[in-house]
Amino acid sequence: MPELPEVEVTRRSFADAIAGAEVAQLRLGKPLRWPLGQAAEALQGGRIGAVLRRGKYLWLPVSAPVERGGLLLHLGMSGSLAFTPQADLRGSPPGPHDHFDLQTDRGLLRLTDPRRFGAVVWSEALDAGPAAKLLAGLGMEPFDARFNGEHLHAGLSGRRVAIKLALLAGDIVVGAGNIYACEALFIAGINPRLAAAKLSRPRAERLALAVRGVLAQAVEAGGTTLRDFKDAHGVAGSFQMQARVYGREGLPCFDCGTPIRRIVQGQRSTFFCPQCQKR
DNA sequence: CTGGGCTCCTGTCAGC
DNA sequence: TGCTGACAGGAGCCCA
Repeated sequence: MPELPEVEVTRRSFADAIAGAEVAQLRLGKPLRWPLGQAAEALQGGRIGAVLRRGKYLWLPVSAPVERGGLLLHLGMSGSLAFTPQADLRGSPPGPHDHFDLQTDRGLLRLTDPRRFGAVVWSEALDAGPAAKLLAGLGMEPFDARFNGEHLHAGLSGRRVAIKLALLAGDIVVGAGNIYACEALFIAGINPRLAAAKLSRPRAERLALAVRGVLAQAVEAGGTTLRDFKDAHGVAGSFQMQARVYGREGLPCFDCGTPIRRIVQGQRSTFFCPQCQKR
């Protein structure tokens, strides 16, 4: 589910409400992708700081009386966070897909994740321990001022994979998942099957703008809600209304009327306009 | 080192 | 109505 816009929308929707909250209790459901680690004691009585995002990860710093560290969260394919002010575990018993609950004095933070591809991992710091390891291979933030055509072009050079897959890999620029990679390529008029290294410098410039632009637009729209994405207050996104190609197989291209095609790349669906994205 | 394919898990939906 | 297979927003890992 969640690509960068959904994660950022989630972050913004609860960061202020949870900042300064004191941890009271931790509850775990079924195992997630990775084990939590030694969080339980460190969290006891800890205070939550400013929530950060890196790629599709969230970082909840916790300053504990004894130790200091934080929780690195990933929503996987089907995860979402809910923060309910004033709520507690007694009043809101966990459902079958609620696999992580953080009870604080300000309310209840809950991760719901039916497929359990998501994760919550305790780390002593963002740039040390498990968090550092998980974030090590991530590319540049799309909203970083240094992210531009030059950076993208340099990252793509020497790569024979299809440009769509190079974007998805997230080691050049983070944040574009299956929906936004398709959308950005459409906006830039680039064929998703083009070999990454074959993208000219001027076209890389256009693609960089498209990636940044579409992600910003999606954040603005509250993210994409295909099925179940909600921000931490239960508000759905609306970017799906603005999608130009994703999920539109067989429907006419908004620009030229040609039916949108669906192909499979790396076991994932790619949607594109065979006319507007010829090369 | 790169690239391709598989895998984790559960839910939903189309087709028979 | 019930079963089966395809597919779903991610990304680490293994192998050639």
